Amino acid sequence: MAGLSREDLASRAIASEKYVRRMLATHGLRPTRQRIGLIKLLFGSGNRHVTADCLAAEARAVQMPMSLATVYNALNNFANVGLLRRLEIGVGRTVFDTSTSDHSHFFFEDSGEIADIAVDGSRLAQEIVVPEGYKIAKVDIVVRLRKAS
Amino acid sequence: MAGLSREDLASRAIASEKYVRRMLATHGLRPTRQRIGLIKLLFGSGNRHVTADCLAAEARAVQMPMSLATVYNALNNFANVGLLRRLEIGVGRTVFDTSTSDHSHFFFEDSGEIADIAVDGSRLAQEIVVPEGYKIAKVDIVVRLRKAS
DNA sequence: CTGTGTGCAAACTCTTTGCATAAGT
DNA sequence: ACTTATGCAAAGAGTTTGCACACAG
Repeated sequence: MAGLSREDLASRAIASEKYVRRMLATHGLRPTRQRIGLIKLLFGSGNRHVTADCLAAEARAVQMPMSLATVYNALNNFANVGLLRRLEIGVGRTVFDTSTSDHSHFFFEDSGEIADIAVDGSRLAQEIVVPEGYKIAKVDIVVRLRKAS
Repeated sequence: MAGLSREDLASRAIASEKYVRRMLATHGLRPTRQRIGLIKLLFGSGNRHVTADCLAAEARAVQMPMSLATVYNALNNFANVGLLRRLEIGVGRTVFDTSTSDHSHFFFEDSGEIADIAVDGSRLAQEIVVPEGYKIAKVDIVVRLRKAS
């Protein structure tokens, strides 16, 4: 892959518009003002788990208001090209993870928060007998946590 | 637990209204006509994965039409008392599993179908370091399958 | 009787879409 | 210029809720 990877950017503390633009170009996405702003928010501070709604609120907070539909479009675009990972946590709304590496998640039932776990699904995948004609696309593991009584 | 368990009923090929009524009573639910009908549909034929929508369609098919809202209420009630397991698969709609035992799921991305896998999450759970003050409520593992190319 | 469940429709939340306008190359 | 993205509002899907009526204990 030519250009800068997502990890490179994240580790660089980002912010430089130049890198963001190249990151988008690398994935075949036009560097629009909105996308650039969102990428900065998403990758500017370590791994994150965001919804369209909360990301739009953040954008508003930094004086970069944009349509909620645009945020949805952008997040879907980013996920489709591999910049983000769509999480299937089963809360009502779609959550996007800025870390695309193979890892699992804690889901805190009391607060609704999500956190990464190092445990990956690939090891587990090896012991599974896959049905004829299919291959494993992804293994999602969610550890749901409840307050200890 | 006094009375008949869900497994007992399922293995008995069910249908007897007497058992269904006791099953509901055991879990503190009134045996209304609608609930009885739904239980028969749900547990009358092996393990199943249903949505409110498809279950309502089945009820209609057997001349037991009822409001979709009632089906939603019933499914939620059943899940809350432990008769069903709510699956967090992340497709747009909520899926209920008639098997409440610890097991995982295949999700066929082409057809949207769901199938059980014997692999359980409890073993995996043992190697996870749980955050202070929390305990594991459930471990959901979904193996997403794609047509092999 | 008393309380709970049902049915219906309306409300609600999250997400996508259509179309005119704006912006990127 | 030509193409693709944005913004807005409307449409959509899935689910829940409020209230009058029906039914179970």
